[in-house]
Amino acid sequence: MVRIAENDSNKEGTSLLATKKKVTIEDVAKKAGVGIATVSRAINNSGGISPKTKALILQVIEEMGFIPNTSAQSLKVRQTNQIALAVPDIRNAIIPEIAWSVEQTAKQHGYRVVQINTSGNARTELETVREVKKLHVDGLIIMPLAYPKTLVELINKTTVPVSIINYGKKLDDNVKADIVGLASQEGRLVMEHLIKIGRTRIAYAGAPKNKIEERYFAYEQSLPQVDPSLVYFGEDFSFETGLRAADYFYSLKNMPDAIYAVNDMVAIGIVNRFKELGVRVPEDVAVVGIDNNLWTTVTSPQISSVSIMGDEVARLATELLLKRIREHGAGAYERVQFEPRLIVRESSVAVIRQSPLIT
Amino acid sequence: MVRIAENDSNKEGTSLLATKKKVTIEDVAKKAGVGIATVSRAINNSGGISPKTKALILQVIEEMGFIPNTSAQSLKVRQTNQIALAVPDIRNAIIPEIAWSVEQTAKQHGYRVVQINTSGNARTELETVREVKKLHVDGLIIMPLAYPKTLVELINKTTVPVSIINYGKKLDDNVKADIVGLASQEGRLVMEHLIKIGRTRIAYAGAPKNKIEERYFAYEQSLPQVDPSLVYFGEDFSFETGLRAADYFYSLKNMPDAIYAVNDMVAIGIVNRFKELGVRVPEDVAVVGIDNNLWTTVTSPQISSVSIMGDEVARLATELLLKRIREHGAGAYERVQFEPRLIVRESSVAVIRQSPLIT
DNA sequence: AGTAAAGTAGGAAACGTTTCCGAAAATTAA
DNA sequence: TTAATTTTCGGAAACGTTTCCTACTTTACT
Repeated sequence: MVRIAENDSNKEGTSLLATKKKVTIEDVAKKAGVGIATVSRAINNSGGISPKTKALILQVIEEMGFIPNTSAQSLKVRQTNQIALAVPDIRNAIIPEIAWSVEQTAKQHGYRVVQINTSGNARTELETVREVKKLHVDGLIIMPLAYPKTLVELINKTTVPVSIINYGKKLDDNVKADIVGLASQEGRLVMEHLIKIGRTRIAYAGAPKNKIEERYFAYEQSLPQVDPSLVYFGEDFSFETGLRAADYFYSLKNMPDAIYAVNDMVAIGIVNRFKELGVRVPEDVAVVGIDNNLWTTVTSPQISSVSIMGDEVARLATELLLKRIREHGAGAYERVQFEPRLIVRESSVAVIRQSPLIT
Repeated sequence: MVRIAENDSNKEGTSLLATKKKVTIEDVAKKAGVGIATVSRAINNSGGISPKTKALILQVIEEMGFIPNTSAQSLKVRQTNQIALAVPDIRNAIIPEIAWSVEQTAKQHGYRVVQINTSGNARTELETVREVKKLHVDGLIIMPLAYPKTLVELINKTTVPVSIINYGKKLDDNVKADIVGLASQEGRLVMEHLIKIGRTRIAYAGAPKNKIEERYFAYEQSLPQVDPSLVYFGEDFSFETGLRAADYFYSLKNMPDAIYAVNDMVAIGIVNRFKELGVRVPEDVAVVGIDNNLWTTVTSPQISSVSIMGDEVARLATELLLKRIREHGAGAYERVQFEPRLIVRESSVAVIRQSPLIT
């Protein structure tokens, strides 16, 4: 790190920032020769004001560079026009899409979003909803990962509207929040697909059992019985976990002929390591991930995946939240689910498997 | 999209949220039998209060579930403990890392961050700075992309502290903001590397000339003269632009033997298309990108790249901003630069090039 | 023209804090 | 003890808006 010369254009010590006098609504009123209530009406288009004086006031505002104090407004009208978005980690491949979608729809409705990374750990998730009141926001969108037991309880107790982006867990019916997620288990699609293309020794490579458990359940439920040696629970959802999973499966005397990976990062890791090891995908082992992020199309082979509809889920979650805010929390809580979509790519096409005997 | 049954646990019409009475500092004071000033002292650890009464008050607060109204506090103390982070698009590969870094360091100092996507377009970048006062924030971190001409002017005019995460443009010395970026042109490293491994027809594949122009300048300046046919200006920084760039270079009678891509996304696009076209990387054409995102290690061949130190840059930008906020804008503006790092991978290793004549 | 209705405007009371300032209580010094 | 400090505390004035309520103008209608 290099510290280039400092810029001395601010050497006067205390800067403009500190000395510049704030112009308030009262200043505007005085200068325009009207009452402060009138100025308020002008800036809020609240009506009850003649076009003439309104124009005058607007001009004075322009001249003086008046900007209403947001804190004062919030104090008075009891809303901040901000919502909080709590996600596990913005660096996880699918999250940016969600964050973007939330921010865009919020902006369309005049809302800003404050970003919170929970690191997907239980304590932080709980803390976020417990302290949401201190957050200066009108509502909370949370995408849980750890799903601590008391999470729902806390959500039900808080007075600020919350909307849940729900992947990975079936939630109680009585949660006092709008919930949007997926209609069928993403994993179901993967398993059905792998079975359909004729794979018989299907493995699961995933995160710890207690995270996103629905994805593992889909595995269990799609199989008459599970061979424990074909299940690899990693530590997280990372590329490295994928590498390790591949190593593990490779070490087996009897390798799987297909792997259902908990997400694309893991799938990509697996495919990469297999390439190093000389395992052919999909000929020897088919690999399918979940999330359908851009990078599945960039590896070779390209990787089959399931789209979890992140942007649509996020957009709806945001709209439901804003609606609830608008209606002061009234109305039955919504439960909406999108249909995940399987996208088949090279890593799991049906191939004629050549038996050595036939050659 | 499926709308599962609505949850009727909120059918009473207007909900708890709307009816629950807010408990204020005054309620606490009354119940504790003290003055409201004293309660304020208790929650702010401002001293001038006996341990005994403080304990009492804290307990009452606990009982009543009192949470100070942030808007009122902000109005009074004139700060919101929030900063804004304006980036082009959170979905761009390097941004999440930056956003994460900003959020984490902000949190350490008790600040929250509100996310803004400017889409990298000039109008939105300007608007963000111009309207920052309406944003309820104590400071702004902006990562410009379009760098509209009046941006600096606006920054210099605003009274809220700003910190610039600066990739892609040399900024005037007189910018009234802390600026953190890279010490040497990232592109310089790429070009030197390509030249060193013996490439002679080096091409540039990038975004429009006016975006991140420093990266193109590095190209120009590293070459005795540039062959215009070896320069491809795409529309953006995307994977697709990479595909198109590859097509373009492939169409040349005389292909380049190396490509310096404006970023990793483009580089990945190029490598992918080349693979389809049967062009060997790096044997026929070496490819190097910039950003060093995870995905460069996931393609085959793995792609050489330059780390732009996103997390460190972002962390420092945040710390400088918070420092300036703390000091009310006083102090000389800092200019700090990190050293970018070249990471050589398969896509640009030196290879013995086999001439067909020798075989 | 006179009256009723509608349209405009301003004063002042909130909103829920923090903080200045003075008073009361507790502590120390003599 | 008494006086001089030092602590501890409460009242009340901000902070900058929105909005209720009242009063004054217009306009519309007979």
